[in-house]
Amino acid sequence: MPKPRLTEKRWKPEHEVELQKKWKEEKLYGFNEDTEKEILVIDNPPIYPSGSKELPLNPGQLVSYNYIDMVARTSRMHGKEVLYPHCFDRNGIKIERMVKNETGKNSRETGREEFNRLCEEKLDRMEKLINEVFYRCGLSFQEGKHIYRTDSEDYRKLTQQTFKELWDHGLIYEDHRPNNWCPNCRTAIAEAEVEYKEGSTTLNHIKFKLPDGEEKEIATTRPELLAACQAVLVHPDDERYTQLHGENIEIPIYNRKVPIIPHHYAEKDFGTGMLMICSYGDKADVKIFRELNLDPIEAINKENRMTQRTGSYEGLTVEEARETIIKNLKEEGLLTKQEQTHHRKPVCEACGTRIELIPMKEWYLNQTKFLNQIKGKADEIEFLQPQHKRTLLDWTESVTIDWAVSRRGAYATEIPLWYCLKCNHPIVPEIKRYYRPWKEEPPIEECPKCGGKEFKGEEKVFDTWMDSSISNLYVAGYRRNEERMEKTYPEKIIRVQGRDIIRTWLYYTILKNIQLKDQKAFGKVWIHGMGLNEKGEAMSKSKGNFPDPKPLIEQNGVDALRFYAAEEANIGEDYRVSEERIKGAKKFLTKLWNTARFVSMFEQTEKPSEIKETDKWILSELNRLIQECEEGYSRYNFFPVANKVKNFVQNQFASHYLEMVKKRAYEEDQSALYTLHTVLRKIIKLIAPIAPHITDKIHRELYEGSIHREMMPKKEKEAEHGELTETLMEFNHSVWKNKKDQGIALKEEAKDTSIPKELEPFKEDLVQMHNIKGE
RNA sequence: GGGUCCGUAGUCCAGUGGUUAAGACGCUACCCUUACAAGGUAGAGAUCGGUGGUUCAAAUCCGCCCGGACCCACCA
Repeated sequence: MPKPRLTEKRWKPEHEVELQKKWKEEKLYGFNEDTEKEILVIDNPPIYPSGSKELPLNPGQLVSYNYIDMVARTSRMHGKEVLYPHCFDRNGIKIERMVKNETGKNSRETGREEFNRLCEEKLDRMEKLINEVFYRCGLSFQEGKHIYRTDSEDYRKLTQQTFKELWDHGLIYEDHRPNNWCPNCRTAIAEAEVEYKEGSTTLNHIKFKLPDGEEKEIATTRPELLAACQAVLVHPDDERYTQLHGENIEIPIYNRKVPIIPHHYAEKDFGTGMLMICSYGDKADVKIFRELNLDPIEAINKENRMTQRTGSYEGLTVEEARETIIKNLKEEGLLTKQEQTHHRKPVCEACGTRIELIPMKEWYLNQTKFLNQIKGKADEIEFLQPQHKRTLLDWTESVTIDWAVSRRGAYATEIPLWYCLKCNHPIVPEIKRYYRPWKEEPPIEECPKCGGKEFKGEEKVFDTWMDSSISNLYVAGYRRNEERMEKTYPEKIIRVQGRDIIRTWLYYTILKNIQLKDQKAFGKVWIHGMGLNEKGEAMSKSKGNFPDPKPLIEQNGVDALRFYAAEEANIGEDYRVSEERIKGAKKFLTKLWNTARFVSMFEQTEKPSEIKETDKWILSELNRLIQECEEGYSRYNFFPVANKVKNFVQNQFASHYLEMVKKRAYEEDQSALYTLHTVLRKIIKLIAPIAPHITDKIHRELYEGSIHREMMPKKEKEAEHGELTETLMEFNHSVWKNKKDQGIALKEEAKDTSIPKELEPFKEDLVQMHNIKGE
């Protein structure tokens, strides 16, 4: 009995860490800029270092980054030079809020300089925690000069440079208009950052007075906005109010008259059929103010308090004002009814605070002009999961207003802009380096408009999507490495991301690339589904409804997690993270290990001149498997690969072929030894992108060097006997079942057994395997 | 209200017109058989959401209904 070269009886996840060390020493995953090979740039999502000390990542995120690593490894094994930078998104209000919660102070209290320093420290700490987990996964991204952080001077400079380009194209303008304002984060936020919470609220019926003294009831959920009411709408066909069209009606408390206007927006069946339009109760108000050209009255300020326009309510918070005004209306008999109604209130995605629509000056990027072009470019980009293109198109269709790109944050890329102190003219200088206008001298001599010599720096910063929407350009080398840009942009770039950020990251990137380069942003888009928890709910950091991913890896190994992720669902579909099923994947890895262990007992041989029939059969099955894997890998879909390889290893190679070939193998039949090693070697390559540790361990122990320098096996010319698989497996099962029914051991003689005619070629091996006499 | 997708065993997930519906997890029984008991062998478990139609033939195509997920709009 020969000794196996793989001595351990099981695959041990501890080997993963040793291998990762080797990979690092051998610099396996570098990027060679001067390569002759085809380059693939992986525009992968810079991770945002949020979460908590205990749980910097949820299991779904961890799977996402492992999926992306599979894309990189697959491409390398297809002979590509892969640029796959490790990257962090480190700008914006999320980190500011974390610092505020920890220190209890905001940037005005600590000073902006100090606050930014605290943000940076916090980010560095979070980054370390994330890296601990990433390194334990053995992700094959590049660090060193290829790592990037969106808050680095280099990256922020590019954000500012591209802003300058947009400015020069005339796409940036300042406007005073209602914005989604988060009173807690103290900044305007984009439409995509607004979430809606279901709930019930009180609908108050309030008496308004007609000129003839008659009273009409109007229902509202926002009575504190009475002071900002500028019109009352009724449906044009509502017969109750036809004679009132064009009349004036008097607002209670303020005794101010506003017109009654017929408008389709008013529904006959809701409330009393009469509705008051205020600046601004909701998005519909904004639309109608614009449509009817009404004069807005500012009732709520940025501190979430009532303004002097609300009279005696000045200084109260919105909630206090609502309570007080309801009390006052009751006292005066003007409140006739209160009922509960269902609605959704808009809240800040980052902190959950109710947002208000407050008019303010912000910088806008024209996006509405480009919506048709976005759809056009989307058609040029190959969506590897076509089902997700719909989400992008639907979102594009729903965009109605331009993108407010300025924010009132502290830790973010500064808007590189100065105002002339004399004439207030805004100036964006040539971007020669990264500028911080709130603390730096302007790189400007004099105002081009009035010749003024003194300037004031802009204090506002950019929405973080302004940074991340140029990630593909940054990585491809825009304005930094024109040669790489030339070679890769846009066709050789693949965008990899989750379906949760289609409306933001994907949409904004496509928009910016049209505006800056009039190009599609990348050749391909690859979108994965979301990891759900065991109940099927989306995992969210704010809810904390997920398990800690670290023990999952420690106990099962990252290869088990990855194999699980690959075999669980087609790329693009959501999947439930299940510990039980990860353990199942680990069992398969053990099976693979032991299969390799068996093969490792035998010497490798040259290809003999004659291959025996049974060996031809398994080689033909292997060929079929390779082809099926090729189909999966061509779309970076690991699902068919994992499932087909697992099925082949467990249900064909191990259960049938190994049993059939054992006798010949022990006798050192050259055809058997050659086939055993050929099949093993190819199947570990087939799943090397999915399970990079165990396959590399086997490869290093049995063959030469790392598997991660090898190419993916290619299909060879048709081998024989593929059509006999079913018959062969059925025959074996029937013999096993007979022996079991007769209560005899598998090695006992199989009596009354005859080999079917089609299986004649395998006769000798079958006779040995089942111990068939008299054949 | 408009749209997209989905519904296959206790669970997950293949199968897009053609014998008996694939596989995995879990479950049951037997077996330490010399690669593997974190294993092997055998087995139970599905009227393919319901219903009507097209067809020689439907899990698969079409209509309607039920259930679920997501997106958009609306929510005075």
